Amino acid sequence: MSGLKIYNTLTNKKEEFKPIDPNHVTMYVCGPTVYDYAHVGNARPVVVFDTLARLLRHDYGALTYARNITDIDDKIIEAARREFPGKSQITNEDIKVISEKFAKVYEEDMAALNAKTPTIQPKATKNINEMIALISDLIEKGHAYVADGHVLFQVSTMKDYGALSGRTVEDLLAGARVDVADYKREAPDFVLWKPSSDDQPGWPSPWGRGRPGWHIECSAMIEKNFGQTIDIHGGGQDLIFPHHENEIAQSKCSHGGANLANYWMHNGYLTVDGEKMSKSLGNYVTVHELVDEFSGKGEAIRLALLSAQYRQPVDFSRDGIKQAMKQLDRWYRLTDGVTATEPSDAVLKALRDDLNTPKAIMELNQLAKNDSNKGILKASATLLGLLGQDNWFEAGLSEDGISAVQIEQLIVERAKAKQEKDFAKADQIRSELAEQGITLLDSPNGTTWEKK
RNA sequence: GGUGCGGUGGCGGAGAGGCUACGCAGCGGAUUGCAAAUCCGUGUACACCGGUUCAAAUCCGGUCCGCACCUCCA
Repeated sequence: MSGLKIYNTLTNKKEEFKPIDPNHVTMYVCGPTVYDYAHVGNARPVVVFDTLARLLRHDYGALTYARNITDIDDKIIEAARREFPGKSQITNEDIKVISEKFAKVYEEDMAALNAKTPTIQPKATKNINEMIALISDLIEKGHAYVADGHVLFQVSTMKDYGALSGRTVEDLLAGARVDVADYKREAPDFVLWKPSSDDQPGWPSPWGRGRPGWHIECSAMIEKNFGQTIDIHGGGQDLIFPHHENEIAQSKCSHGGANLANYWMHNGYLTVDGEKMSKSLGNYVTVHELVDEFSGKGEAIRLALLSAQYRQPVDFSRDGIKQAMKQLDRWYRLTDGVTATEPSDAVLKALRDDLNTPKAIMELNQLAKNDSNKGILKASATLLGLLGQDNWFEAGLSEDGISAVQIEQLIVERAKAKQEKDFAKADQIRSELAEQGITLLDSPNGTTWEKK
């Protein structure tokens, strides 16, 4: 019994978390469509749910955390067309080249943010049969129909469709404003399976060669890995409708009304000047370039993302990352060589209150005020995925820049100059190092250095 | 139009009826050959207008502003 409270999108309320199995929590978070580099906005759910995963493991012991990889999607097909401009047909193998490349980049970038690899990372193309089985079941149960090579889910067959996003079937039927594809019976119907032309990748199915719709993979993979109901389902707020709504429709209608997830959690957006960071707006920065820009210190990006509570928007700024960096510098200086003990109750309490990371950070600062709390500070920070790097101040040294040995030599030289009261030379060495981002710290016990 | 989320000190950001977090920056001081780091001190802010209350940034009503989603768009 940990007292964890979670804001549930399903009820729009903060609720006490009660796992189905108190000794083993299940969580599924929507992962990337692997067709390009992930931007910082895409990284927010990763960091948020990684933090939640750390808390759940601490509080409940066992956690199975799944994050899917969407490796079949029209965007991937487009990317493959750009990759192979001469090819008239894009095959299943071609899109694999794209998806495997970006799945690998994604994993590396998220690791740079100190996000642990989820327990399982199911791929859509490895679960085609499961999806076909689920679609067939929905057709049998009268919730889906075949039309013009497509299989569509008929939204009006589900009475409580729209419960997650606060919509009603009536409103959706009435509010149709976009051109409705002529193979649809009703405007809100969505695709479960769509036909592939000869130049598109595809898989055989009872409805002809085709590929899955966007939402079906999550339903199928949750069923396969967890059964009918999981504890927590997470993702960005932009997934509430239609993606998660449709996942619920598919799974509930196939499972006789059983909940797909008992708790739905959605993180707010990363914004740039108040607007959502997105590919289409072009106002994005990739994690890849940002990690590079901040000398591999991804933890600073992570802390910047955790500086606001996860449901609030976070405005992206390099200044925010720099602030986070300073914060980490201070904590790292304090906990150098310290062994983590047990996390503090205050930090745990903050995190258990719907993952109140800003409050948790405040509590970390309180711990930092007292030397006797160093071990607790380190253990508590680990819950947030912070203070995990061994040589924080040396991490920024690049291979083509100055080496640690060279720095040490210059420090010795400067110590000699200082002894001889040649302060001009001493200062010159210090400013030369400063130009390379090396800050020297003199103390009674000698001089140490930090790479910024 | 519908639905949802917001507007807090120079900045970031919690809190949610009285005890006015925390961080960054700034300012003053200690320390230092000079710095850095560290330590001490220093800031009564909660969009606007009404109302309730002994007491409101927190509750109620209204207004203004911003953002997001509304079916293939992570």
